Parts: sequence; C-alpha cells; structure tokens
Amino acid sequence: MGINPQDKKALSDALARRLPAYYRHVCIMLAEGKQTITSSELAKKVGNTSAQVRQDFFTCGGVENYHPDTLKDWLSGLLGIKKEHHMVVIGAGNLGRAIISFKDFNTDGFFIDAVFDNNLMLDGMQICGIPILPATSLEDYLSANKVDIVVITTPASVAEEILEKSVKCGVKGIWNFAPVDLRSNENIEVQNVHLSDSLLTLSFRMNEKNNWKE
Amino acid sequence: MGINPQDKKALSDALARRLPAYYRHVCIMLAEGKQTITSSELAKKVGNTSAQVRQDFFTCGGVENYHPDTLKDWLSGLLGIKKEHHMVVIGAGNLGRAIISFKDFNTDGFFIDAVFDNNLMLDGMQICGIPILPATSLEDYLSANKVDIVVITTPASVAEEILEKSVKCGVKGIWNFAPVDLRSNENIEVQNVHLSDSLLTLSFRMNEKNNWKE
DNA sequence: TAGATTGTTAATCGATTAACAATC
DNA sequence: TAGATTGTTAATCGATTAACAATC
Repeated sequence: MGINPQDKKALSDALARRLPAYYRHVCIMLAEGKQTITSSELAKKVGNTSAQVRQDFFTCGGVENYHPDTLKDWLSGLLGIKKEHHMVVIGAGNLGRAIISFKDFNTDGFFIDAVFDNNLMLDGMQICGIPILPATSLEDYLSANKVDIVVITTPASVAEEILEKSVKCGVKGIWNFAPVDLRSNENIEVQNVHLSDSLLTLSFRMNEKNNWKE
Repeated sequence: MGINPQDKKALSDALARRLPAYYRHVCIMLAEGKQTITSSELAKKVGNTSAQVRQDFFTCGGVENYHPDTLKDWLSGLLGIKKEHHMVVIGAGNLGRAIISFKDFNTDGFFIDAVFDNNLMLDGMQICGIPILPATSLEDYLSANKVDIVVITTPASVAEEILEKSVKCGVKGIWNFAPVDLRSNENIEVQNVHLSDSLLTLSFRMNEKNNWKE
C-alpha cells in the first residue's frame, strides 16, 4: 500500500487537480455528519464518474475504507497537509491582502508569517496582524526563518528574481500570481495562478458556445 | 478555414487553457517589437513543444501567418475578446477589491460596471471609481443593464443562488471564486477558480517530490 | 537554391471508461 | 442471503508526439 518509492513518475496534472476537490467535498460531508461516502456520491459532488474516483484512489495507492474520517486523513497525507506550512507573501497590494485575509488556509495548516513590500511607507505596519517588512529584507528573512512557500503577488518583472532568491534560501514551493510562467525544477515546485488567463478561458468558452448557435 | 459550425464538439480543456497563454506571450512579443514568431519560439515561452503549438492552431482552424499582429488578431477572435464584456462583481471584500483593481482586464475589453455587497454601510461608496450597490438590487440591475459576466466573490452559501439569478437575467458567464463547484449548462458558462484548491495542488506536488527523495 | 518552418496525417502514449470478480 | 460497492484489469478514447511533404 502507498506510493512505491521506486516509481518516480509524477501523477498526472488532471489527477493533481482533482485531489483537492475530493478533499474539499469529503471535509464538507464530514462536517455534515455523514457516516459513509460512496465513490458515486463523491463523483457526483466533484462532477466526474465513480469509476474515475476509484481509479484515482487506486492510482494513489488505495484507501482503507470510505469512512469520511479515513478518507479525510488519507487525502490529508497525500496532499501533504499533515505538517504545517509556513508562508510569506510578496506584495502588499490588493491581491496580497486578499490572500492574507483567507482565514480558511489556517485550518489546513497554512500560516502566513510576513508580508514584503517595496513601499517603505508600509514598513512596520500590519495586515490582519501580519507584519509588513521591506522587500530588501526578503533574503535575510528567508535565511533566518523556515519558510516553505513564497507567494508572489508582485508585477511580472520581479517574479523570476524572487524565485531565484527563494531557491537559494531553500524554499520548496512558489505560489505565483504574477503573469509570468515560472517553471518548477528539481529544487522547487511552482504553481502558477493566472487570473486573467482564467477570465480569457471563460470568454473563449462563451464565444465557442455562441458560435455554435449561429 | 475556421471552426465548422456543424462540428459541435467543444475543444478540450487543456487546449482552452493553453490559448490564453499563447495570447499573453504573443502580446508580449508584439510589444517587444518582434517581427515574426515561430511555433518553437512560442512553444518555449508557454512551456510546450512546437508540434503542439502547430497542432493546437490547426485544431482551432489555422492562422494565416505567424506575424505577431496576425496571431494576436486571430487569437483575439478565438478568445472572443474582439467585443467588449461588461461585468459586475458580487462581494466587496478583499478579493472583490483585488479583482476590481486589476487594470489589465480593460485592455482586453473587460469592464467592471458595479459591485454588489450586502453590507448596507458600503452602499453608495465606490471602489476604484466603481459604485457599490446593495446585494438586494442585483436582479433589478441585471434586468436593466447588459451584463455579460458575473464575478462571484461571496461565501459558498449564496453562490448557487447568484448563478440562478444570473441565468434568469440572461448573463452568459460566471467567474466563480466561491468554494463551490458551479456547473456550466446550456444557458451559461462557468469558470470556477478555487484558490485554496490551487494551494493544495502545490502542497501535493511538494509532498510528492519530497517522498521520492526518501 | 538551401535551410528552416509550417500544415497535416499517422503513430504513440496516457488518461478515462467499462467490466466484473471479490468484498462488504 | 441479496444488493450494492469496491479494487483491479482490460478496452476505449482522446490528446500529444512524430513524421514529412509542401511552403516559405
């Protein structure tokens, strides 16, 4: 049982995106007091088929049983959220503030410890109780404190530089909102979130549907 | 040339997500004054292969030539951004504010005309020059004004209700940031953006990589 | 012209779906 | 026990990659 260490092939992106949805719905059903969950129930929630749920779970090594607690625990392990993650946010703009204010992260063990901004007027201030530090002190901070994930909400121009500093200081993950495609490498995992791309994808689908009607 | 109207099969999600990235990089290269773009150059930018770029373009009906202007124009048409899109944001919280402050949207013809919030204290105020209106007036507003896209930044509990009102009033797209999986249907296209899912996917990849090293 | 690049078909690869014996 | 559900293998389907003649 469990992922075979020899088998070094990463699981597919499609699956890596479905796992959080499984986890989210299992948590909801657990909170609702459900005693058991079937593959078809879960499939219905996330919008796929029971066969895919079972195949996904099989691919991930299999789970003991389908009790909500067991499922939640097993998915937590897969998602790596049995340990705490410490994060810093780069950029104290609107998006940075929005991310800091997402209280939900804490329940899954994600903690934001500091915010960095190059506007020195903000130095010493706080956002939701998180201190704002000068951008120039980032490297010192990363060297002195254990930071697992760096969240980039800066303009595109400085994103690559922040990535490099992060790697140098042993950070293992980047959650990037700047409109550049940063790449994962052997030292660090990158998750790019391109909000405007997402809006364009929506527009594309709306347009596609509209064209069919003609 | 062009998508055959008879061929009613939607293009794949993978492709629908790559198109905005092609567009983004073409715009950048155009701004940089590049005179021509090859499939391998573009592939390198977006992180795939030249064969895939050519196959994608072929699947989308093909483009006349690879001049940056031609490519940008052609991709604009595909993405449906040759026409303006009028949007309203539901929820004047931090995320709502962040989205309103993204000036970049405007350049692609996306305009935010109003923000709705159920906190009556905010009624009559503005965010970046956009008026805040009471949530109760949403349906009236949607009936009286042409709104193409509704952006949901509310708690999960009210998202479904907003979707239904939007459909009823002829809105064609939903950009949903609430942590519920809203579904597209024949009347409306939904794009779900689950930020915490995205963070969990990052955590999953970090964990996966870490396990291999053991 | 020669070299590079595209458009398009065919081959391969991987993900999803189907099937069904084993288990609950 | 009978009915439903799972775990797992096999079949199918679709997306990516390769190949190469036609074009730039």
